[in-house]
Amino acid sequence: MSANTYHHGDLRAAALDTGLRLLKGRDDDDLGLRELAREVGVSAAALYRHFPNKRALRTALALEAAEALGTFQKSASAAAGGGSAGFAAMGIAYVEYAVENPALFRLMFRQAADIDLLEGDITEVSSAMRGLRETVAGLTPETMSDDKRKASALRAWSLVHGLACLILDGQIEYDPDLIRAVVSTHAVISA
Amino acid sequence: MSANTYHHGDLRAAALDTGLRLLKGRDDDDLGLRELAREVGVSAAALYRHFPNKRALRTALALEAAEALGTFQKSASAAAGGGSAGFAAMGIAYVEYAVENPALFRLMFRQAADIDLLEGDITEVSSAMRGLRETVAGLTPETMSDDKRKASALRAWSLVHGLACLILDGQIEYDPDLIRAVVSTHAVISA
DNA sequence: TTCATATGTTTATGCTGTTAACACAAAGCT
DNA sequence: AGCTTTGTGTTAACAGCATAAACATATGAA
Repeated sequence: MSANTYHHGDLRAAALDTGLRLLKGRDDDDLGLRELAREVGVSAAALYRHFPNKRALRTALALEAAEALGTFQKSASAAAGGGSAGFAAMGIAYVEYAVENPALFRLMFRQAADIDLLEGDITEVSSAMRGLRETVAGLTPETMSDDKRKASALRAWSLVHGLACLILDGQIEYDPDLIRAVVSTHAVISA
Repeated sequence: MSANTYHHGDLRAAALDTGLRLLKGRDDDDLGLRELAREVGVSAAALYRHFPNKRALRTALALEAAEALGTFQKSASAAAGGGSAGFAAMGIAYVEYAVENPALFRLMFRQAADIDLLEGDITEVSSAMRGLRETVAGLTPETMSDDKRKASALRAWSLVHGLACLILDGQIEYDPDLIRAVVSTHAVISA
């Protein structure tokens, strides 16, 4: 627990914090173990005491990013007053998060399969990904048939995800007004 | 031109062919220079006579993938008889291509910015990406305002792109019927 | 034929993730 | 207290990577 000693204290947390910090100002989600270790001030091999390999480290970072996205979306929805407006706000927030954290957004979905595996194991790991899916599904009107509700939920998620990906890959420019127009129109239609 | 000699004949074409072949059966778009060279039967450094670096090779492969996607979509649209049905068919084909060629689809969008740069330089390089954008834009009704047309085109593209990405990242299962339902409903709405 | 050029090869450099062997500190046991 | 076990750091090594430099060979033009 003493500072400045041979042992670090909580290297796992420090590695995740530093990793998130490094990734925040970055476009690509590539993060080197040695680079991260250098930044934390520790040898690269030390990270292997806390993560079995690079993939696991990336997955841990992705999980944190997913939770950050989840809370960002929830607060956006709440700020809009919930309901249909809140639903649209969640979609807009999804794209905003991606634009502001490209590397984290990319990392999150590149490791998404691993995250799902983790959730199967550990009980009650807060799952932003699954939360998103359930939220989307829950906001469709109950008068619809199950198939239509499923399709509607999927359409909403796909829309904002596609927007985010296309923007990050430089295929379309980020125009908040355009995003708002696209997402809002969609929300009206699916209601 | 003789076989089995010191010189290869057309290494550039062979590298691209082999690269596409290797990527076709793969999920991740990571292709090593050495691995490719090994498969072609040539030293890794030989590739540098035809591509300045790995990135350029990837970009060339991505361009070929983009053209393949473009022709695949066009034939799907034609087979459906064009018009609104053809539009929906193009969207479905977009997702199908991604599912059948995950690595190529990923590579294509990861290098998309570089492809666009190329197109700016060389005149009349067939651009599947731009062609797609124009097709989507052209299929929206002309009675709409420009803003609404733009939003409508963007929504169509984002939708299929999001579907494709979510499927490739294991977030949703590939269900052709569901895709058809989502895309078809959308086409009706935007018409 | 001779020579330049295009296109191969081998070798070397500095990066990477990962492992093995070792060093130190803290916690538990007697 | 001392001894030992366990957790966590270190350095050194390995294989594989993209890339560059120096060298070799085959083709085409003079």
